[in-house]
Amino acid sequence: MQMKATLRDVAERSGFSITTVSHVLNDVPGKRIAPDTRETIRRVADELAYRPNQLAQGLRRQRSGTIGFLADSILTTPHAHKVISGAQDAAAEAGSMLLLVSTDGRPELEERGITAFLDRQVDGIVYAATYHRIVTPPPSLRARPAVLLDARTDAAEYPSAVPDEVGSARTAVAELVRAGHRRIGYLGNVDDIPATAGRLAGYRQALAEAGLPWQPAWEVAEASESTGGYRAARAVLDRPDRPTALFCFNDRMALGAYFAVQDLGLAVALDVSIIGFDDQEIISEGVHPGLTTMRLPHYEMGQWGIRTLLSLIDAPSDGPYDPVHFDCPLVRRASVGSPRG
Amino acid sequence: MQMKATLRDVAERSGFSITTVSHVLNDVPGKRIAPDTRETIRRVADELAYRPNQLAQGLRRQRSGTIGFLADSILTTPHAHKVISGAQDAAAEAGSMLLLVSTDGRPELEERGITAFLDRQVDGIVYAATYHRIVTPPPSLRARPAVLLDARTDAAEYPSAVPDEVGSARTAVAELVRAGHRRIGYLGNVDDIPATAGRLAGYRQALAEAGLPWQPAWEVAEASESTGGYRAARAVLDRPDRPTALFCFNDRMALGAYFAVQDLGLAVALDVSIIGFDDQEIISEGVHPGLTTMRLPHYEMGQWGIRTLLSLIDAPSDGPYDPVHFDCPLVRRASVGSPRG
DNA sequence: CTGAAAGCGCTAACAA
DNA sequence: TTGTTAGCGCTTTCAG
Repeated sequence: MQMKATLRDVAERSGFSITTVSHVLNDVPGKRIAPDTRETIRRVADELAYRPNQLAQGLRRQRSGTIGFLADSILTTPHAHKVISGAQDAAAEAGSMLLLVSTDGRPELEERGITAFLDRQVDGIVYAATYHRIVTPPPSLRARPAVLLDARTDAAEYPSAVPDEVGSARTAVAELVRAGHRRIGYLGNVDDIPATAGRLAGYRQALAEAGLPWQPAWEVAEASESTGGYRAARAVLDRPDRPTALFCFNDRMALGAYFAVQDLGLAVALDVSIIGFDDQEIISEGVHPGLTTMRLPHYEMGQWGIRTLLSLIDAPSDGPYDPVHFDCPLVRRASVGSPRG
Repeated sequence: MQMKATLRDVAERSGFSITTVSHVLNDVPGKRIAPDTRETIRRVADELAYRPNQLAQGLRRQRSGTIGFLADSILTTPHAHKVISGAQDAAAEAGSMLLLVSTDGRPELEERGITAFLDRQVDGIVYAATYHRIVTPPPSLRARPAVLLDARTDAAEYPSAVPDEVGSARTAVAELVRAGHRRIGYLGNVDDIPATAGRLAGYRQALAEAGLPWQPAWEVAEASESTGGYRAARAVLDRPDRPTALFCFNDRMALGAYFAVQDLGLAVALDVSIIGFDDQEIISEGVHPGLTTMRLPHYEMGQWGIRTLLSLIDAPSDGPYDPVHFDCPLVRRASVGSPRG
């Protein structure tokens, strides 16, 4: 296995200087180089399968072609990888790659990760949360252009993208209204995060817009996972005046609601329509009948993040930056039907 | 924001030469340097918050401190991130970082990803599948030390780690036997992957070892997701001589089985015990009652991969390499009970 | 005990 | 139209 060819190899083999070879291979503008020369050099480079050493290139150009991606957890939540996927695709378009660090709830890794990024001369840093959060990134983040995904700071210090919680919740409830439901409950959560207030507000707004009654008893808050959803659903559905449809804070709660509906001898869609939030496919596609839900625009946010970052790298700017809000598209499956009777 | 300090800055500020500073900061062995000098240099480096530029270091040392991680899909399956997590932690221990590429079922990204890795002078490459597969990595992978995770080649060309499918399936079934079950069904799959034959074989072996009857009607194969699991479970449970326990190819099929059990008016654990495979927490913890299942040792495999890779980098070797088999630990939750009566 | 000098592979002024 | 030279920030002989 022979050594990788260097610029010098190409130069020697083609009979031109390293400089000329570099000019040709980089298509440096404003250089008048004989077409023959160009062609020879290109051919030789090809023959040798020459590829520039990006370490050397980066050292010289002060641009590593590398972006640090700091995720607070790819471990716990299962849809964060779509952010990465979107980011990676956008990075690839620009010839860049992602250095990944996942802190997985270990805050001490945050500083260390950023340091490791800076040591490797990343061109910029993406700071990604797994769900919409208000964050305070370590000061070291300021050493490079950075963007926030699914997160924002109180100061509008970095460009940031977050889902439109309120609007998306309204869309969800409106879908239920459209199906004919007039008694719609909300299985909410108790976490101290923007989505909590946002989705609740969206629910109430949508009811008001539709001229539907708001029933305190139909609006419960529980832990935002399956068992919480189960309890919440039981609390609401055990009542004689139970709603015919439930909007759930997330898909995991919706999963719990499915079990509650079944335990009551009822059927999802037929007796109780359900809409979730997140579109975690394992649940939304795995559940029976399939779960109608709001898809978090993670892929798109990942793309946006890298593109924004790259333009920031090319044209530094100081902000402030208003958070960009992304719509969550409705994904229709089979958990919404018309109310009976 | 002042510029990052370089070795030269430390040298000038401390009054010693770049060489000496380098020697001190790298603790180069066999160098007799005055303790005072050492201390001064260390102090100055500290004051300036000096950190070596890894691009420069890498260029010189021919070691980038970077490892390419090529995943065939972090998108579709939801537990692959644990491999990454394990890999990242092991890499961090050694001062290395992961460059990530996820091909997400787009094979053309594979070559491109590896090329991008090589351009960046990665020290080695991890080629990770999302489930146990026989793969044929592109030849370009040979350009660097590489290991395979959750994958192996026919030629034993790279070190590789895969789950012990047969043994783990036996463990699962043995658990059911221990709970008193004598009629145990298997909801299998139809994919052309090693796990298919492996888990099936484990199931049969475990029955044989326990002296239990093998019933063709209790062994069905379906698509390996929730709806397949539903159909498979119905096929088995609709029979008068239905089994009292089901071992499922994976958690998603187990999820479908839950719905089937409920649709038949039965209860999981009480009437039908269920064991899954994979331990996808969204399902295994989200389901009601919690799903007992076999945990794929992804984190451990990730760690193993990096450690193996690093030692391969330090001490190249040619193989052949037998695949290393990892046990899947049993995770007990609440879906296994004793049979009635 | 310390430092000068060469060079990793590349780009960019500047000459010719 | 092409080449010389310097240097990105670092490590590593080799001298002193």
